[in-house]
Amino acid sequence: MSPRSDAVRSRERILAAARDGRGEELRLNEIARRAGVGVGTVYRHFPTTHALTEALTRETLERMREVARAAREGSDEDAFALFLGAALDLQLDDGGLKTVLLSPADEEPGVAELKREIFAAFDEVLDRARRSGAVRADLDIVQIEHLICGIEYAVRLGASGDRAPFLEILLAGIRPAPAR
Amino acid sequence: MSPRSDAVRSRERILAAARDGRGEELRLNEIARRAGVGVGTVYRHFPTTHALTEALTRETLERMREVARAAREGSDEDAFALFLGAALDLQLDDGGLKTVLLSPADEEPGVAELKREIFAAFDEVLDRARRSGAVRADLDIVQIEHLICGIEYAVRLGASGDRAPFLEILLAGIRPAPAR
DNA sequence: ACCGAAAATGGATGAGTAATCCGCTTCCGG
DNA sequence: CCGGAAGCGGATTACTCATCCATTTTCGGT
Repeated sequence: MSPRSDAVRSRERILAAARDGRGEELRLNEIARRAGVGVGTVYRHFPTTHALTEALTRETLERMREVARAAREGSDEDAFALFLGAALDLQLDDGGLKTVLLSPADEEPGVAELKREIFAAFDEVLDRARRSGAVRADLDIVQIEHLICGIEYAVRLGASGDRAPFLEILLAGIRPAPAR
Repeated sequence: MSPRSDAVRSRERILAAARDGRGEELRLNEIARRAGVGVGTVYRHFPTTHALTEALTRETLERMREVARAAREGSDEDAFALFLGAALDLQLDDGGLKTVLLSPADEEPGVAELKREIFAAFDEVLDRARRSGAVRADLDIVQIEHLICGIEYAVRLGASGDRAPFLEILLAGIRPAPAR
């Protein structure tokens, strides 16, 4: 049974209102007011704040999947570095992405699949990078993701938002120590 | 004029209660209840949450000053690396330290001086590290502090709390790129 | 020892937010 | 066009932050 038309309308209004206030914290009351619906309606569509975050982040997740696929399929030497840069940019762009990637919740339909695909491709690219000597052997995909989040955090602390030096530092840092 | 005895007692009770709940978020009502004083008293002593955080962090700040002094005075080759490791440990140990170090507020008496001393010594140690080729020339003390915060964030994301690999990554990352 | 002013106290209060619950409304297939 | 399921709204409960001020406590001066 397809969803009722008013439900679809409400959902879209809520998402639009939430997107308006991007950057600010998600305040459900405020979003309901801006969307012109009751608070109850917001909770009906998104039982938790996390569910709403996932819905807001879906587009970014899809972009990340594309980037990950391209990195896996391509034969670029620097695929891993490029992917890391892209991932950092996406996370800086969409403050909710980090939460969605790290949380095991996956409440919105399809999000779990998206994440699985992203991490699978990521893992493959990481594996190649490890073998080519661009990344230390003792780092797994989870630690790398945590590091990206840490660098995202550091970039946000700076007023300039200049990610370049911090990305360089991350890439240089995760390279295996040169033998001496 | 020295402070009234009841004021001293209240202050100490509040700090003790706040320390009890270390780790949890600072909830003023809860702290007041546990301290056996009224909420109003808490606000009288600590007008903002930040002031309370500073008071709670003073001891850690003093330890950091000692570490920074030692790093400046010593002639150790690795003074900078050691200091960075110590700073990371202190930040991991005291969740409020980051906030106090980064905020320009300095509401509690003496905190501004402590911070000035810490950063002055830190800056000197960093300068030596730069000249000895252990650190890229384009990084200033603020960026380094932001990086430490980012690494702290990354370590906290991990369940293990194992800081070692992340500290290595930070140290390796901020080294100048080897000429090729 | 006492007193009065100043300092400190405590908790009632107002304002803001999260989340639930349920009577009413809207939708849509038969 | 009708009945019941799905959806809706917002009143409500519960919680926290932060302020304000009548009352209590302290303490230096007498």
